Amino acid sequence: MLMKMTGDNNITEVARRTRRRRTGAAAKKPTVADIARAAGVSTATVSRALNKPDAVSAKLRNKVARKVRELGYVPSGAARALASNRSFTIGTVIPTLNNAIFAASVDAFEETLSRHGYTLLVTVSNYDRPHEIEQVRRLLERGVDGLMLIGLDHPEEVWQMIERSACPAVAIWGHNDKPRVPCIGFDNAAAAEHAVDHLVELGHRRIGMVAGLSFGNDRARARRAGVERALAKHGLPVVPALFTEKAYSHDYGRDGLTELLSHGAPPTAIMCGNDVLAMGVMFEARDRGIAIPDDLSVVGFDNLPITSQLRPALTTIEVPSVPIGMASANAIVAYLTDGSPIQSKSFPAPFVMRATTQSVR
Amino acid sequence: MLMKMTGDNNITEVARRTRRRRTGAAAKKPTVADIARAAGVSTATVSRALNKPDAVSAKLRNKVARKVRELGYVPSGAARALASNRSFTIGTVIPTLNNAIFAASVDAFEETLSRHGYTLLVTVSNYDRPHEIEQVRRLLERGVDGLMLIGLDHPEEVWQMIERSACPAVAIWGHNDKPRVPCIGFDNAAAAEHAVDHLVELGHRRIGMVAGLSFGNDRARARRAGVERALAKHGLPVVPALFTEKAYSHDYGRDGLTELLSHGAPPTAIMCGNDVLAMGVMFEARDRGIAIPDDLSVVGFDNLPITSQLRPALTTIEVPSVPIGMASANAIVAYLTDGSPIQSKSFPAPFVMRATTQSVR
DNA sequence: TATTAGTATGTAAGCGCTTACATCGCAAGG
DNA sequence: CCTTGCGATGTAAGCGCTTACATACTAATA
Repeated sequence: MLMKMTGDNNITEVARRTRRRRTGAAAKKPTVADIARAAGVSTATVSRALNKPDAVSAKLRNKVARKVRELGYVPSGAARALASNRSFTIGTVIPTLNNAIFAASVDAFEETLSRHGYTLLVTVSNYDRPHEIEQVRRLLERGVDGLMLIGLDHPEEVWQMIERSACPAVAIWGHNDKPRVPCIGFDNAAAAEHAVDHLVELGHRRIGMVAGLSFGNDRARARRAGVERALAKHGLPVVPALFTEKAYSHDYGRDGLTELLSHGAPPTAIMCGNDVLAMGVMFEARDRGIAIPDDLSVVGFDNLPITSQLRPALTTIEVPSVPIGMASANAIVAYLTDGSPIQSKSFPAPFVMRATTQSVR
Repeated sequence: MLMKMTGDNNITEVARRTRRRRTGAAAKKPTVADIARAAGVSTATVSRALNKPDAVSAKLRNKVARKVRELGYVPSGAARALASNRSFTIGTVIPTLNNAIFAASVDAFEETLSRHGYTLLVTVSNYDRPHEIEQVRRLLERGVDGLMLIGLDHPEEVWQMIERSACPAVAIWGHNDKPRVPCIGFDNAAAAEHAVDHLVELGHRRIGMVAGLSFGNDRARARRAGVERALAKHGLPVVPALFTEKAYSHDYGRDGLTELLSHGAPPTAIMCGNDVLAMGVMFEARDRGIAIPDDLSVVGFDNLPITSQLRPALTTIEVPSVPIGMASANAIVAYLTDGSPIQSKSFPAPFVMRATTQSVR
């Protein structure tokens, strides 16, 4: 028996050494086994001392803690994830980081997650659907404990992968009665509708829109739909030539204004799909000598910090990006912690009246 | 022998079932073993078919691929990482996502990484040093294959952890002769110095600065140092009252101008630590009726997209954020792929002359 | 004092992969 | 026809953890 053990140990040792050479690591990093040996306890005790301290006597707990420090032990996340089936990692795929509003949400999301010991895995889709599918697949492969998606508009494959993997997910930013996953956001359409109500109240009758690109973007679509709904509600015509969709940049906003202006009966007010487009409209108007709000009323969407500094200050809609980010993180953590189901939730998106809107002359 | 095997199998089966109940998974997800069984090959062949396709005959490769599809097999990243000691994951800790310039770099970094099959793990430090240490520790625990840090100013613990873990790292954004890790960025000081040269050429003698917060921020410090160096070079005094440091917001920029203006001999030109502060200065000047550039010249730093749309358009310094992001990603991937060492690199940061600077009256 | 609960440890079986090494064929060379 | 060699597969040993279960104690109860 003793001999057998010795033999086994030798074999093990040889294997270890081989492995070591293979991976090329010079000084092997310590493992639970090393800590256990050094502290004179079992690996189970080490694991418990680290993960559920009160299941271990104070004496051993301290001894383990000391050895951990002495040897500079760093647990292996991969091994832990494999053994426990939990990675303490949440994944997200966003269209781009390069957008202040998403960034604010993701920032808040990450911070909340981090406070609960989770790490955020960020991937970017660049508004490319196949790429998005790929990114979700990778996140799932990586064994994320949860997933956060922006908006409700995602390829069917994405939903299927999420369902098959039984990975808790939350979609932010949107608002929908029957989302494929719980949805924490706000009612884009209602917010846009409300802004148009305001314009109509001011006497505007020819209202145009420079919307964001709606393909694969339910927020942009909802905002546009809200505008059209409001117009219909007030018995105003939806003139196709007064609606245009543009990508996200000041210059495209400028183009948008140029386009609407080319119509025989140009609008007296323009609702924009986001603040960047709205600013573009303002810049173009300024360069053309069109006075805002005297000649043209403009409303943005997002309430970027800079909009309050412009002159005239932009009337816009506040997007609750930080609350959304925090709420989503909390919802996922709660689900992971005690199984409380993730509830859809809608935050208010207040209308921020400033100086770019005025009664029609 | 046969009986023994049967016995073993039973034990295994019982264990499996127990485990299954423990993890609570309803329908077990398929593993390599399932694919191997279904395809009538060994697990090794499955692994090879998936990871190094040309080591396997076309026939088996296809059979495996088919079964993978049929069973909806998704490899486990954790198991793969544990067994291969590679996670195909790169970590980064940035001060905040909520900053267009970082976002642009991270975006480019992620995209490049993704193209090479790596996933980006983003964490945020919120400019908090202990928190940064914690985040680096977590990334290392997660077994990232590489690390990207912003700037050169990091707690000693961070450097030590990186060194101990032997994890390849790159610091971006800065520029230094003897960095602790390779550094891909640009020379902030030289860029700022160059801008001041320009101001001096225009005849400015009283030049102030609204700098970014320099604590724990080598970029802000370098920019300030560059300004002071330029002043000294031209034999101009560095008047402490004409230098102020402010956090990152338009309002702080406004405060900065207010502060410099309260000096008996206010500056005729102000160099700003970044564009947001510069815009704040411009907004405050506008509200005070100070004409830019007639009464005051202003220079920003970063070249945010909006700066070209302002009137007057902001003179600023272009930061090569996208090249930096791409180069860092490529450097790390190259190191991981064929061991080519990561080289420090400095990109040019061109001076963008626009309309906020003018000869002193 | 014998018995019963706990409570604190230890033992060892996996988690799902990768990969060193052993085998097995088969084609080419002697 | 028998080696030799090499590419294609299989075998099985880990990777570093977690955790169900067994065991050893201790203290309280009968």
